[in-house]
Amino acid sequence: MATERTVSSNVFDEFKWRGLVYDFTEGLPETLAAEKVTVYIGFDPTANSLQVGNLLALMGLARLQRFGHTPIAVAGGGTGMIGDPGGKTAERQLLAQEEVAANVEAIKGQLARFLDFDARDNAARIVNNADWLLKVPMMAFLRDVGKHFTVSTMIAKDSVKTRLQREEGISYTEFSYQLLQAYDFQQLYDRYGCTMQAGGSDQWGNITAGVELIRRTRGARAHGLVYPLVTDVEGNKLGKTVQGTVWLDAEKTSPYRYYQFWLNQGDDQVIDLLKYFTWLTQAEIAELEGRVAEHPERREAQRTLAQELTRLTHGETALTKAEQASQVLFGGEIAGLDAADIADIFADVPSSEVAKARFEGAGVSFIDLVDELGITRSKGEARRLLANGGFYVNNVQVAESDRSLTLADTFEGRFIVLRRGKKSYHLVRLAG
RNA sequence: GGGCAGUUGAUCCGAGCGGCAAAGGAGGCGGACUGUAAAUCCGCUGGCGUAAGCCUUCGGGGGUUCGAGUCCCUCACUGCCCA
Repeated sequence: MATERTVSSNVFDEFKWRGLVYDFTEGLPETLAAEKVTVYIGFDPTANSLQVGNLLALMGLARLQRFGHTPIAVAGGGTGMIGDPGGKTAERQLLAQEEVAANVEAIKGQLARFLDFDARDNAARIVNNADWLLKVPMMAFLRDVGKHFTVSTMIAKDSVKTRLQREEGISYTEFSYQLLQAYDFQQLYDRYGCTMQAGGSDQWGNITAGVELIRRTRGARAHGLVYPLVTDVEGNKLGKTVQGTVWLDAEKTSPYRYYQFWLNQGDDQVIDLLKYFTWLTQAEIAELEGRVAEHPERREAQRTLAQELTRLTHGETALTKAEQASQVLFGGEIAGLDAADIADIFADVPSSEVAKARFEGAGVSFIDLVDELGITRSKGEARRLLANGGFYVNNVQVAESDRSLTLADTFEGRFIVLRRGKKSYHLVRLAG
């Protein structure tokens, strides 16, 4: 866990300063200042890992916990099931339940890096809404929950309204989603005294539905807080890149890629991201803001962001390795390294095995090999790229069109590092 | 059911007198410049071939022609208008 660095005396002010407050229910600031609340966020257990898109809500929970409030992470094991009703047998449904359970388990490990599950007074907890949603009888649900909602308010919610305007419309199942989420909130209130729900701004309608349900059925006042939607310059959700989703699981997104993802954030966004996602104080961030303004080319803010988040998500060792790899992959000079370094640094780069014998004597034609390994789509493309100076062997640009690769190009007879363009690497492993 | 418009390079838009490997743009990929950025500039963007050249592409099928993306017939799908 990171060290105690928070300075604001009041969580709400802290959230406000960090730009995390998009909307909130009336009286929330006062409640947060006056008492310790139990707060929850929901997440989808459809994968065995969280992703960058979950990080904002997660850090929000972590901040609340640090201020003494009690966090609950709710896996949508039940709501997830109705999200995809198409063509599944009962048997597979059961399997899906096991999968969800496995996913929840995997995710819990990740949550532990952010939330404290062992705190004395306000330990975090993770629950699965399938625990109650799968058991609730239809009649009881309609009577006890459905009764408190009018269809006119339900169709007035943004999420529903936009769908109704489209041609495809909305299924009854999905239309019911807000009731289920409201019911979740009520259940968490009953079971854990949970009186606050946080989430992305798109959750606002669902959250207030829960607040309303608790007020009507329990006569209690519950609260909601929603964060702004974080997007990149192109308006895409943060963490959805061309190469795919950025995951928190090292197996799905290597620490190196994770580090690079944050390092590559733009100047105009990096300060906001530091506020959203790190534990850095106001003073520290202000300092970095000044540095970005004066020397943007140094990218100190980006580097700090990448370091903080890689450390938080993957730990100190992984961070060190990611930084090392970054230096080599972008610094250029790799001639001095030994095979062990190469193996380590290029661990997450695509690689292929090629028989060592082929490199003996005159060696193998560069064009042929590159085509064979699928680095280019055709030999013609390979030739064009080479002519344009787009190929590198061990980070040295290939100049001759008839270049061949021999044992002299290898690291200890074990590896050759091919590179296409600026940063697309391919490791050749010699075998046999 | 009737009428009109359309379907183009295995991403998207989009030109295309019967001689076309097929204009242009976006995107993508390289290079230069840079801060692993943005902007800008240059090159590439069907396959095989060092090359001459050969092969394969314009919704499907059939036809006319020395030769068809381009003309004719037919089928399919899409969009708009009339019932």
